[in-house]
Parts: sequence; C-alpha cells; structure tokens
Amino acid sequence: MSSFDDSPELSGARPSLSQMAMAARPMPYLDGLNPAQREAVEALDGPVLMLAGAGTGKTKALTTRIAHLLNTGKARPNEILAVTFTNKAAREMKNRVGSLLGQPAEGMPWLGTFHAICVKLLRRHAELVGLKTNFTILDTDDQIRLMKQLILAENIDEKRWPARMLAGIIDNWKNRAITPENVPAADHALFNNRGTELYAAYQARLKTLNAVDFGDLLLHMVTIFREHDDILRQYQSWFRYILVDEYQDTNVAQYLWLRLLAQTHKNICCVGDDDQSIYGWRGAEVGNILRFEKDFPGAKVVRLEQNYRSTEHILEAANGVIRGNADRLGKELFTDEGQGEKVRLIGHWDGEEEARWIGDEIEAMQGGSRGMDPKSLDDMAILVRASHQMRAFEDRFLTIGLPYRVIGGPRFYERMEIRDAMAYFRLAVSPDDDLAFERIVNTPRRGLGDKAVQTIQRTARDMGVPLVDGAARCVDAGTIKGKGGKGLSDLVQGIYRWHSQVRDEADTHVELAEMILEESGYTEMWQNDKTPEAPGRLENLKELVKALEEFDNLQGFLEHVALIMDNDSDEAEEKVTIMTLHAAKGLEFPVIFLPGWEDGLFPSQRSMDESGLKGLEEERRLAYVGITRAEELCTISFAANRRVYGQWQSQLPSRFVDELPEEHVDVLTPPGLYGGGYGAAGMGATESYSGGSPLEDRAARADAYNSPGWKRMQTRGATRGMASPNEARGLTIDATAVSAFTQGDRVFHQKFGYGYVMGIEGDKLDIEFEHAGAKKVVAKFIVPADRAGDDIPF
DNA sequence: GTCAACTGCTTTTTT
DNA sequence: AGCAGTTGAC
Repeated sequence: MSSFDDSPELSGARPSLSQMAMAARPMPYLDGLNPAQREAVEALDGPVLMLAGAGTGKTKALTTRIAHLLNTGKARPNEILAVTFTNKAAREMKNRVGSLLGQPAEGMPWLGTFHAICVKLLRRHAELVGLKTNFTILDTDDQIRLMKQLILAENIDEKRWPARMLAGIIDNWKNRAITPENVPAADHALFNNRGTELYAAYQARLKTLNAVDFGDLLLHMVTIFREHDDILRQYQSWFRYILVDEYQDTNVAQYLWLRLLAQTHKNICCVGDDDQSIYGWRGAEVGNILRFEKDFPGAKVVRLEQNYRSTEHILEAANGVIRGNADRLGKELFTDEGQGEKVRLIGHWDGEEEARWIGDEIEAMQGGSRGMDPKSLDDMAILVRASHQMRAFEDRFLTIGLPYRVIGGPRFYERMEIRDAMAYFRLAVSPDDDLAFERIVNTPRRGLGDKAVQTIQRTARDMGVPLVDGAARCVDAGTIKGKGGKGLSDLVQGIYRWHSQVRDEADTHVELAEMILEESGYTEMWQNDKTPEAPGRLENLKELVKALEEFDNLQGFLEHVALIMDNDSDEAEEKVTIMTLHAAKGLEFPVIFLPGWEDGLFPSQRSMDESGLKGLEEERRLAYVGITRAEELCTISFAANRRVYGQWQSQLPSRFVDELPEEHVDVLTPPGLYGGGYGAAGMGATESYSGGSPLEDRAARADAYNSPGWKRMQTRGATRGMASPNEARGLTIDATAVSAFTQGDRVFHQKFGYGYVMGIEGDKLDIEFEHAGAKKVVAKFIVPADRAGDDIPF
C-alpha cells in the first residue's frame, strides 16, 4: 500500500504542492478566462452547475477551478474529489492542473474516473461487502461466461434467454443502484420471472470468486455508504470540494454516490451539457443534470456559451437542430470568430457514391481547394452513426490509397490473444482464479473438451477447492486420461510452477511473462496458425509484454489493466479519421463529414422504436454533437439508396436534414435526385460522377454548385424533395402511401423498373423487381405499374 | 474432440 | 452481406 497522505483516516503533513500553491499569491491563471468562465471558477463554495456547451472551454474552467481552490488554500490537493468518465479525461485534467500550477499534480490522489476512485475506496472497505481487499475485476466477457454457467445450471433454455440479455438486465439494475434485495416489483417479470433470482445467484457467485464487475464498483460503494454512516461521514468531511466532469452522463448509482459524498460541505461543482447527453442507452440519466437545482438548493448555474471552436454558420446550424428538443436547460452557442463556411449538404444516389464523393473531397482539400488552405489528413474526420457504415469508406479509401484510421472497434485489452495471455498471468498470480482457468484450459488445444471440463468442475466442487487443484486430482486419480490427461497435467504443473516463481521473484516479471507464454504453448499456437491475423496477434502479444515493463510486477499490471482499456496509438503518418459520433464526443477537427443522414439510419430506427420521443431526442443530440465537432467545414450527406443487411433499400433524408436552418446551409445536391423535374436525368448526373478525372470533375461541380441560379434551384428542389416525405411521414408510418398498394400489385420504380409487391413492412414495400431482383423500397417512390408514365412521384 | 455447415442477428460503448 | 455462435457429422 502506498503512502497514507491520501487517506481520510490520517491527516498527514501539509503536502508541499499546496504550500507552494498557497505561497503563490498572484492568480495569473484567471486572466485568460471570459466572464462566464471566470464566474464558474470563482464560485468556489456551494453547489455550482456549469453548463458548458461544446467547445466553450469547459476543461479550462474546470482545471482552473482546481488550481484556484489550491491557490487560495481552500483545499489541499488530497481533499479535492474530481471525477471523470474516461482515463483520457482524467489524464488531461491532471496534466492541465499541473501546468497551471507549474508542477505535476502528483498530489491529487482523488482525481480519476468514477471506477478508479471506487476501486481505491472499495479496496479499503472490501470486507464490508464480503470481499477480500485483493478482489479481481471482471470484464464483460467474464461476466457473460459466468452468467451462462448460471443459466445452464438452472436448466433455462439459453436460446430464448441468452446470457447477454441477463447481463443487460443486471447491468441496468446496477446502474440504478438496485441490489437483488430491492429489485422493483415491476422488474420481477424480467428474464422469464427468474431475473431477480439469477441476479442474487450471480452476486453470490461473484462473492465466492472474490470478484466484482464494473457495475459493482459503484454499487458496493453506495451500499457501504448507506449502511455505514461512520465511514460515509469520514469521506463526507474529507472531500471538501467535489468536481464532476460530464455530469450529463452520470447514471443513478453515480448520482447517489456523489450526492452522499457532497452532503456535508455541499461544495459540488458539476460540469456538463444536457445537449450532449448521448449515453442514455447505457444508463446515463439526463434527468440528473436537468434536476440539479432541485437536488442542490441554492445552486449557482453558470452557462458557458461562447464557443472557441467553430465558425458561426456551423454553430447556428447546430443550434437550429438542437432547438428541436423539448427537454433542455436551454443554451445558445455563439462565437466571434466570424461566419466561416456554411454547412454543406449533399445527397447522393447510393452509399458507394457518397463514399466516393467524400474521398474525392478529402483528396482535394489536401491539395487546398475552395480557397481554403491545404489540409492535413489529420484535420479531417468522418463521423458515422453506426460502425457498419465505416465499411464503405474503408473500401473506397483502400482502393484510392487514402490513409485512414478507424477509432473504436475492439480495444487492445479486449482482443482474444491479450485476454488469453492475461488469463495465464492471472493464474500465475492467483492459481485459484477459476474464470481464468476455464478460459485457457483448452487454449491452446490440449484435447480437453466439455466433458473433461465438467469432470474437473465436479471434482473441484466436491472437494471444495479451486479448479486447478481439482484438475490436479483428476490427473492423479486418472479420471482424465490419455492426451487430455497429459495436457492437463502439464498445464496444472505449469501453473503451480509459475505461481511459485511469481512468489519467489526469482526472475523479473517480464521474463516470467515471456516464459509463461512460451511454456504454455500459447505463443507456439499462434506461430503455427496460418490465418492472416496470426502475425498481428503475435505482434500484440509482444506489445503486451512490452507494456509489462512499465510496472513493478505482474500484480500491479493486472490491477491496472482491469480499469484501463485505453488504446491511443500515436501513429506518425497522417490519416483521415473514421469513427462513430459517440466516439467523437469531446474531439474536434477542422473538417468534418457527416454521412448517412437518412431516416432509420440516423436517427436510428431502433432508437426510436425502443425509446420513442426520448430516443429521437437523444439522436438529435447526437446530430448536435456531430456538427459541433467541426471547426471550419462541416459536410452533411445522405444517399437515396443503401444496402441494409444485404438488401437494397431506398432511403429518405433524415428528418434532421429538414431541421437544419436554411440560411446556414449550402445545398449541393445534384439535379434529379430529390430536386424536381429531372426524372431520368438524375441517373445521368450520377453517371457523370464516376466519369472523368476526379479533380476536373470536382472543379466543374464546384463551379456549377456555386452559380447563384443553380443554388436557388437546388434549394427549392431540395426543400421540396426533402420536405414532402416529411408530411406523409408522421410519427409512425406513411399510411396513405402504403395503403395504396396491396400484395401482388404490379408496380413501377424509377430506377428498378417493374415488379410485384411481395410484402408490406411499415412504410416500406418488399418488391420483387423483374430485372433488379428483390428490394425494399419506400412506398413514396413507387407508383402502380399502370401509372408508370404519369408524373414522377417526387 | 474437432471441424465444417448452418442459423439467426444486426446502434451507440467506458470502465 | 457478414459474422458469431451453435449444431451436426466425422
């Protein structure tokens, strides 16, 4: 255990950081703040809600506030509790406080993520919830495997009641600080009426394993605070000042935890933006931020509305969209950085063309175009709603050789090979880690299948010992023989041997780790694997071992990894970034592309189906987050046709497109797509896109789009084309359009030709086209075959 | 016990 | 269409 100077139990000597800080009377750090920021920084006492819009200098205000607290001697570094959601945010805060004070903020032991801080607290009080102080932290994968076992043991049909679902339900409860004892009656029916029972079983199992999952970290602390007043009071008085970043993302458990801790001093400053709350689906409660003034009477509310990131057109477009939300505290961003470029809007024929166009644009901007300075690829990002949209861009960029990086996807520590290796390390540190044992018993293949594993489990359970010991007995007793017996024997002996080596510290932990991977046959397994990803996996294993070097021992490493799932690789090469809108929160780029603005895709149909208006509002906030990422240029696009789950579907522009304030938007949509009167010319326009050199083509297009007459026409055309589906769209489905058709009708579609209606699904028709095959098409774009020659319907 | 065909699902994701 | 997870054949 480290020093005690961060401990509320003992108040140690006054740390030098605050001495130094207090000695420094002047407050130069206040000079660089605007009035709102300054207000937020200087209101040190009492509850404060800092409503910080995108790009308004929130982190600056937050870190300056900490510096100010220290500088004025209001609190010592270890009396400030500062919580963030991500390690990245915590790191950044630490760095910036450090540079404000002119020295590293080492003395801030309570600046960290909710989870990291809770681990620290829980290790001190583990026994109060029946755990040992060295409990392990399970990740999602472990959780699911555990629940699967429980479900199997209960003879529940895993097909109908999958472990993932149970994990979701339990997670949900934990997010709301609900223990098995107080599951609300309304939730009793969940998971085939067995949810509560399985939740209790799961918690019991975790206790025997001396393990917790992520949700437990908070839940256990809330439980401890609730049941042990003395402990709660210690911390309440110890933490004189509390700061919370991204308050709009807090869930109920986090909220309760904070509220309990803030009770004595009531010096809690929550920073957040209700307009950027996009994590409702994983338990975040926008309500927490909306309710702040009620929760903390007398709270001071400061709005940070001056934006230093984007130009005016971009901000106004974002403001316009977010205005469509009813549940807001209200905030309007402004800037004095000038108007800048309007938000560009363009429709495409299909997703491929959209990717092609964006690729061309990126290449052009690299060379400098539209009077803009040449841009680095690092300055450009494509933000999508769902990760499957990335594929089209990856395909396209691969073919034109445009370097890109994808953010998101499986994290380093989530990769199979890393988790396997970690399981071996876990066993070396604690051979009784049954979950780790199960994970690797037969990896690499040792000839141990389900039956052998069951035998081991039974033996271990009967003897009341961990699985390794049970396995040892199986080998000795000859219950598991042959190839499997030999393999198991080697593994068990290996684990015992590695464990004693960890204890004896005979070798460095890095050497030991290498040895474990070698002796277990794990490295060999991948060397013999000839799938294309094998070399990469070996590379990752090397990286893992390298990461070990930064720690004193294996234990320290395992401890760290449980909470850090970071993977910020800093590559030297310039690349365009492709990521989801969610992943982009908090980031900014000069040039942003927002493709796929089509109803159903964005806003996501599923979100609306599952959460109705609330879901739609969250999607709208996502749109707001997307637009406000852009500093100089923001391009929104949509496609008329897109392949969805392998089937072509015709798409309607997103309702958010209609919500963009016209005066801040430049419409680039080529004729015939949604504009009226061009009919087949639409396809002509499409063809011309792919022809010719991209550069000339684009130059020609740019000219055409910039002619005033063209723009006017497009604006009209686009407005009509986009607005009209809106009328029929209503809240649910386009009943009128659909009712015009019945199954078996012969119909006509402008691009796909003649076909027959095979089925009707909402406002979409399943049509078997004579030449184009089966497709789903929005009814709006279909006419009865006998009217094919009449007016084009759009 | 292992490997290939088959089925069903498919938003967002940190710790 | 693509993938993961599971069933069924060797």
